[in-house]
Amino acid sequence: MSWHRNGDPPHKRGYHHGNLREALINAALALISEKGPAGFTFAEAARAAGVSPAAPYRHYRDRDALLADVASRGFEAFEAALRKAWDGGRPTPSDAFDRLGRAYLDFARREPAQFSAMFESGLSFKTFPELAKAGDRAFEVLREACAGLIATLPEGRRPPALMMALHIWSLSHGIAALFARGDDARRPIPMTPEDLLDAAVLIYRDGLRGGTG
Amino acid sequence: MSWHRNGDPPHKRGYHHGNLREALINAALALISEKGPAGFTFAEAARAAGVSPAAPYRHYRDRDALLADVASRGFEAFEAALRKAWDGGRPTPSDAFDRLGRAYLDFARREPAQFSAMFESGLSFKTFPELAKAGDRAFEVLREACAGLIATLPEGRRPPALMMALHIWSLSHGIAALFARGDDARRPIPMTPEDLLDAAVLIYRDGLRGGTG
DNA sequence: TGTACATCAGTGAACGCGCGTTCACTGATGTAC
DNA sequence: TGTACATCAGTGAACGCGCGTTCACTGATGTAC
Repeated sequence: MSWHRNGDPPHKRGYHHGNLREALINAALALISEKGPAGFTFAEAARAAGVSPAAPYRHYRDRDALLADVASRGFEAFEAALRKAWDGGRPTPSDAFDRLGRAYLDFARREPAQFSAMFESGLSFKTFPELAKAGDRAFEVLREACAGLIATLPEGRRPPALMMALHIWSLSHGIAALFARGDDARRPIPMTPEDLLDAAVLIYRDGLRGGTG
Repeated sequence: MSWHRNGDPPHKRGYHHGNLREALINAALALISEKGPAGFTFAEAARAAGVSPAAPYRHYRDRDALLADVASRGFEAFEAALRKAWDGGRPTPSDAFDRLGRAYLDFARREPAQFSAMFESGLSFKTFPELAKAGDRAFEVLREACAGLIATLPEGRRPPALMMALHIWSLSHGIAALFARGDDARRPIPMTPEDLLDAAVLIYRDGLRGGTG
């Protein structure tokens, strides 16, 4: 299988692939979709990209390096999706915040391969520090959104944005991981993940506003 | 390495192992701890248990069946830990509920191997329905606890126990998966996971009590 | 514009290795009588 | 209590397979002059 997009000119693929890095990433994503982050090998990715088993070594040190690149790019796409959903807090921080939560779940459902590469591949943040950084940049969007929402609260009732962001992230991530992922490990519940998250955020925000704390 | 506990009589291990099933499970747990759920093989587990590579086939159909058994037993231990923490809601549902949340995080930290076998092994609930059932039984504890807590709320302000249980589960699970797991995939945060969870549950419960909904 | 050369990005054959799995077997244990 | 037998739970050798990795190589591309 070749990963040149259909609309592209034939590229008359000769000795050089021309786009092997991207082809390997796409192959890895397809294989992860089928069998999970553990279920793909370097050799298999090479085969899927239509090159010899030695070719990937020109681009990646080993399988984990490829997986880490997949995860990094996943975080970048995730960040972009969250940023688009938040949209600077327009028209109101409250509306934008709701969109943000749904974008989280949407990503987990639509890109289960990237999602599990990002969160369940077991890659060490020590070995791949750029992975941690990419994750932090995605989290930063959530933090900004929380700060924007907090600014609408009365003074004296404003929680630390970091804490709130961690709460919302954990909640969204828990729902995504348990109920919204697009594979066989999803647990069935009698409501949509979106409704579940919306209800939780509503209650949480009520707690911030009117709490006894 | 033999998995007979130290205090046990030597067992004069001869031709028959006598306890191979448990030995394989312990070997699998140790290997998962080292390298994640993907990082162990049937052969390796046999070696760790000190038997020939053919021996495990007397007890498990294949590697996934062993992994599923590890996860099932993990859910049972998890259920027991949660039930002990809840303790029928004594002395008050509120106190018991706090203990319950901490027990969730505690389990993720103290038993990272079981935790990832349970939630991140990618086993299909279709292929291993008993796994889904074991998970449901653990969840049931959480649901009972929520029902107990909800009974203390004024009438007219009582949310569905199922919804609340799913909210608390998602929140706990998100915090456990992102911040409390005992391995290199943990993200550092400037507070303990326990404090983070306590604060979130406090705000959530305030939202239930005093909400505008 | 042409030519020489350096560099890049692939080939393909080869290797050792460990895994999964099967097989006929055998030692140990339990049970009927 | 002994004996015969069935069954259980292991052995160990063997196999084919695919993976990871290395190697000398070579076709394609870019660039200096």
